[in-house]
Amino acid sequence: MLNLNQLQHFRFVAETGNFAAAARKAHITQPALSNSIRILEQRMKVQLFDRSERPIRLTPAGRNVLNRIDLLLHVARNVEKEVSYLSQGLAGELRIGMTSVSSASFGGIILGKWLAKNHRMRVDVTVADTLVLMELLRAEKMDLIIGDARDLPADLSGIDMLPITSQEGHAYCRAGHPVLALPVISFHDLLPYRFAGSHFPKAVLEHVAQLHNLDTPALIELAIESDNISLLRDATMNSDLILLTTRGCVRNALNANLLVELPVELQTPGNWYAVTLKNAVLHPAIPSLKKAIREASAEA
Amino acid sequence: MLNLNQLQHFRFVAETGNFAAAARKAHITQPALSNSIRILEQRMKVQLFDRSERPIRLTPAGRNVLNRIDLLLHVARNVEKEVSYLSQGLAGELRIGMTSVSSASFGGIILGKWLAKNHRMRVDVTVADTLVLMELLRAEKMDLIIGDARDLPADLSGIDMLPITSQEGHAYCRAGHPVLALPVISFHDLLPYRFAGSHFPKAVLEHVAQLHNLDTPALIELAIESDNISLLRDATMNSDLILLTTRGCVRNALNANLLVELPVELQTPGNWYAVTLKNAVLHPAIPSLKKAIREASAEA
DNA sequence: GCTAGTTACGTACCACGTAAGTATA
DNA sequence: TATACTTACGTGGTACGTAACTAGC
Repeated sequence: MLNLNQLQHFRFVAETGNFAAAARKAHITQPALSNSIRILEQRMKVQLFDRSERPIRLTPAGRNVLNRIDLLLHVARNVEKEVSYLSQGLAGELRIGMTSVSSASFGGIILGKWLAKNHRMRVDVTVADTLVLMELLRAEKMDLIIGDARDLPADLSGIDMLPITSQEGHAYCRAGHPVLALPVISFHDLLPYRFAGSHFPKAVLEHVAQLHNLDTPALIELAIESDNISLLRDATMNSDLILLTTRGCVRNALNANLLVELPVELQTPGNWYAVTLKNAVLHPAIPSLKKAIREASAEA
Repeated sequence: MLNLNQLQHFRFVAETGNFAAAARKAHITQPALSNSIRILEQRMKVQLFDRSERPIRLTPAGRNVLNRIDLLLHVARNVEKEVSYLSQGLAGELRIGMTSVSSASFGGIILGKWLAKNHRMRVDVTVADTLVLMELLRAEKMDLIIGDARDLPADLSGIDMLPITSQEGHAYCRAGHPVLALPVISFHDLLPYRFAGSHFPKAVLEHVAQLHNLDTPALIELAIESDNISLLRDATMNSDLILLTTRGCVRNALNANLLVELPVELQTPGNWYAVTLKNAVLHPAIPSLKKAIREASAEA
C-alpha cells in the first residue's frame, strides 16, 4: 500500500519547490528526503520532479499525482485527529437506548447538555422499552441504555447500573402559604393557585395529570414557565404560586425556610438506571457521559 | 502519520472477526498480524478488539475507527490505481493548446477518438493563437500544443515538432467526369456539380469559400454529407458529384483509376505541428497521444 | 484436546543520519 | 565558487517469519 509519509514528503517538495526547505518541514535531513522521493518515484514508476535544472520542477505526471494526493492526505489527517479525540473520549458515536418516558422527561436534557460540551460526539438514540433495550445492550448493539428499574431483569450479572435520581419532582410553596393551613393537602387543592416551573416535557405533565385523575393536563396551569430557576424561586417566594421542580434546585431556599416542600405525591415516573455492560470494553466516551449523568443526579 | 498497511490489517480482522483468516487475506502470518494490530492499538491509544472471549469482538471504539477508516482506504486504493494508470500513460490530465482553426477542423476529432480509447484520461484544452500557445508551452503550462507552422517562432530550439498533414483536403471526381474535359479547371467550374463530403467544420468551408471569392459558403452545396467515407466514394464514382476529402481516404480508388484528383487548390488552412518541449519530462500519456496524431496523419 | 491468539526471538529490510561527491547557476 | 541535490555507507528500528506458549470452547 501507499506510504503516507512519502506522500507527505512529496507534497512538501512540490509546495516549496525545494528539497532543503521541504526537508526542514518534514523534520528530516535533506538526503533522507531525497531518498524518500526517489523511492516513491521508483514505486510509482513515475518521475515526479525534473531535476535537470534549478530550481527543480514538477513534471506533468507529478502535477497529476499531487492533485490526487491532496484529498488522500486531507482525509488521513482528519482520521488521525478523529482517532486522537476518540481515544480521549471526546469524539465518536455512542449508541444510546432510552425508554419513551425517560427520553421525554430528562434523557434529552442530559444528552443535550453533554453534546453541547462534547461537540465532536455523535449520539444515536434508540427508543424502546427496557426489556428490548437490555437485549440490545447484551448483544453489544448499545453502548449505554437508560432503563426503568421496575423492568430490569432479575439477572443483573455482568451489568453496571448507575442510578438516576435527578428528576424526582416535588411541589413547593412559600412559607406561610394558605394551602399549608389545610389539615390534609391533596394535589387538587393546589390547582387554584396555579403553578411555576421550567419547560416540562409534555409527558411529565400528562403523567401527573393522569396520576391525580385530572381530565386534561391543561388544568395544571403554568402561570410562569422559565428555565431560569432563580427567577421561578423568587416568583414563588413572593406569591402563592406552586413551584414544580426538583429538590436540588431549591435546596438553599428550603434550608432557609423560605420555601416548603408540600406532602403531595408527584411520583415522577419510575426510577431509572443508566446501564452498561460490566465485562466489555466500553466506548472511551462512556465515563464522560456517566459523569454527566451523575452530575445531573447530584444537582437534583 | 498513519500506516495504511496497519489500517488494512485492522479492516481485515474486523471484517472476518478472525485473526487467522485475516492474516491469510493480508498475506502475512497470523502472529505478524497480531503484532500489527497490537502496535496499531498502542499508537492509537485505543483498544480495537475485545479478545477476552472467542470469537473476538470489535470494541465500540473499534467500530468508530472502522467507520472512519473505510473512506480513507477507499481513497488510498483509488489513488494507487490512478497512479498506476498514470505511469502507463493511461490516466491523468493533459493540458493541450490549439488554435481556433485547428481545433475546429481536426483537433476535436483526434482528441475525441483518442479519449474514446483512453477513457481514464482528461484533457484541458486551451484555445489561443500559436504565439500565445508557444509561450504557455515554454512556461510548462501546456503539455502539448497544436500550432500553425507559419506562426511558429524562428527559435525552434528545445521543442519537438510533429507535422500534422492529415487534413490536407483535395477535390475528387469519377474518371470520365465532364469537368475533366475542360483545359483549365477552376473551383468555380465544380460548383454546378455539387459536392459530397464528411461533416466539415464550418471554418473549413468558409475558408475555401473565401479563398475562391465566393460570396457565401452556402454556394458550396453539399449534396451528400456523411462520415461513412466508403459511401461517399461510391456515390462519387456513380455520379458527377465532387468529393471533398483527404487523399488517404481515397487512396485505393485513385490507384484503381476510379477517382481522379482535381488540380484545384483547396489550400486547407495552414500546416500544423504538434509541439512539445524537448528537454522536459513529458506526461506519460504524450507518446500515446502523439501516436494517435501520427496515425491520423497516416490515414489521410 | 483442539482451535485461536499471544509472546519470544531472530532476520532482513527500510528509513534515517553523516559525510563525501556531483551538478547547476 | 557557492548552492543544491545525489550517492555512499553505517545504524537503529520495524515488520515479518518461525517456534514455543497460553487461553478459550
